[in-house]
Amino acid sequence: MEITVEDAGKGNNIQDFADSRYPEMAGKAIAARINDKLVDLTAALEEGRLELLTWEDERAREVYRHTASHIMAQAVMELFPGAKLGFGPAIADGFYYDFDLASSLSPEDLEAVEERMREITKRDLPIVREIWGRDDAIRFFKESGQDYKVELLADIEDAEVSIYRQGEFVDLCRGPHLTSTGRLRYFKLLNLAGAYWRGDEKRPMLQRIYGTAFYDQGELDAHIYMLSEAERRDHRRIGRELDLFSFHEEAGPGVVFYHPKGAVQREIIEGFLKEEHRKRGYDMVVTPHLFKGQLWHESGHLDYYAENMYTFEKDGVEYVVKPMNCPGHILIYRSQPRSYRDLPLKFFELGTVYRYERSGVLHGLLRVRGFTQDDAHVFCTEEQLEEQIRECLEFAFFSLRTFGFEDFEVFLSTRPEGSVGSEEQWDKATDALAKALEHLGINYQVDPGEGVFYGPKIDIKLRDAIGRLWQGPTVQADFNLPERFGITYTGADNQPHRPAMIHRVVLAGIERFYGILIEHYAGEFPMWLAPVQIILIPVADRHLPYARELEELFRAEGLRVEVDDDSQTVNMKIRKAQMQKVPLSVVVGDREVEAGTVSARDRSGHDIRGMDREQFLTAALRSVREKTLSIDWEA
RNA sequence: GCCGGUGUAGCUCAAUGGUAGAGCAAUCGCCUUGUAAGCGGUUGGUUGGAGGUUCGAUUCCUCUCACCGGCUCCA
Repeated sequence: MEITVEDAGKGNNIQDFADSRYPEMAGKAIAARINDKLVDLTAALEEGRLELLTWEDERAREVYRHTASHIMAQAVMELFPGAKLGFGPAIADGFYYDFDLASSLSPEDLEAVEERMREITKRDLPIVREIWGRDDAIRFFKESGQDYKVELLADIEDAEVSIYRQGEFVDLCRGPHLTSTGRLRYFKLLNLAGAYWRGDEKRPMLQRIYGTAFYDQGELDAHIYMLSEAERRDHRRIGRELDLFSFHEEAGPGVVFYHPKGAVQREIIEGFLKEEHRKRGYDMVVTPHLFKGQLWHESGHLDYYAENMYTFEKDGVEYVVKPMNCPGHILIYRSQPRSYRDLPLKFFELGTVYRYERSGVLHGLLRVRGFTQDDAHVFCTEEQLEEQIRECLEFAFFSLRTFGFEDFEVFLSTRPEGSVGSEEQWDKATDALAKALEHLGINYQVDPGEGVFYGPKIDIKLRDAIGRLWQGPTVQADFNLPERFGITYTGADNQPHRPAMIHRVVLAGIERFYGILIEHYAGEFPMWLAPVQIILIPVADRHLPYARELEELFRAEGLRVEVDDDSQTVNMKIRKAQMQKVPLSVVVGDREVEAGTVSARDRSGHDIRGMDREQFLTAALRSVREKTLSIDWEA
């Protein structure tokens, strides 16, 4: 709600003003913006533009959750006197606070903290903003043993700082906050974790408590439901339950074993990629897994990523297990003279690479040490660069949509510290990426300094079925590696020229994408991706020949079909098929055998009995061919 | 790598210093089944690994490996 304040008067605060003039807003406003400045509701009224921010406003949520973090800090201070406070911000969907405690917290402590927080909200302590001299603040926090706050204060240059006080609890904070602890309504502490002070692994490890807070019970419940959904969709669990893949302690962490059903799905994904690359004029290449170290010195990767590369020595020569495909593709480019007429030259490889990832970061399929990228390198002239980037982007969006993703966020990452190449090269590359995005009308955000050492990049993040964002495709523009490797093409002027290079992946790491896909669909894959598409269920043994006949018929059409010939009840077989998330269960008994029909049931439990088998086959095949989410029996 | 947690049958979980157990799964048999669990029998373990304390260790201690939640990192 936006108001123009004409006569602020003296000594009025925003809350009082709002309460008297807009009683319908009573209790709803969380924070305010006055003349574009985010402030507490207790701030003094000023003339000009006043906005009352309610829960619907992102900024109000932040204030609300930030206050939740303060209340949590107060609870921790009360329960664990002597605790030192680190950072305590609001984050997406919640908040956290970092503590330095003598002993480590347990889940039971978490409950106690939450309980104490509820008590603090009941006390309904007013939250008061105070302005202190910086030196006074330093003295105060030093005396109370808050070393981290003292360190923060030392970095602040202003002569005055703001302090928030609620009861006995005092914290250095920019604010703003709720007006009192009683205004925090629904919250829940979620988990405990370690976190480095200021995110620096050389600094002390603090204990972080994560929580979430909402304005009404329904939203909190919905959020908690979302968290449980995330657990239900966990690809590690589904991978085991559906027998898709496994990891083995004996083989080492971070390397994936695809079981038959997982391998089928991987083959589908790779088949899609090969076909789509071919359509778009890419040439498929295959490069080895082992190169001499020399090549990685030349590329610069050893300078930047030596820690993450698997290297070894044989016959006095250093070797590297490839962590990337680009040098290999460059060698192919360099294997013969290239003409401007050859460009753009597009090499595509399902390239399996190995990168040493620190043990603590491994996570199912989402973060592994060995993975396969749908990697391509486009060699082109500088003039072709932008158009080629555009094509890469369109290809990426097309592919993601095909797999069922609709919602994306796009980031342009610019030159990082310590990168290679000239300013001019970086400007040209960044410019080409930005122009490509603009020509396609894609909204994007700039991520300053987040580019790769040899060039800037575009990252596409995808949103899954329950709203989570995942890192997906990336497109990088590069003038540096061509220079390092000294690759050229002969121009129309008969002179050598330096090509530009695009590094890009579409689904990126296949393992990772597969993991995302499993979570997106919660294992309930559409027909074209399902490892087993149809399960045939004979009612009794005498129906087995008919089931076999159908199996052969469907399999001949390319469908992945199985017959459940267990000596079990139909109920049990249906249950098994449901739990395996097979898209179609086909029950055949006397009626079907006699009429030559089928009775099909989908995962949602809907079934159609006595369907013509041709009609069934046509609809099933159409769903596969058109990659539809559900099956249309009528069309 | 760091902080915290966990590790018992294929899976989910019991057993607080005294003979390792249940359900499901698997397997065998009976049943011949009509849209989410038919009935009965059987099998299944170096309690992640190594060392230690103890008369005795799943249980206590040390080391180690893997996994989980984060942090840091991610070409």
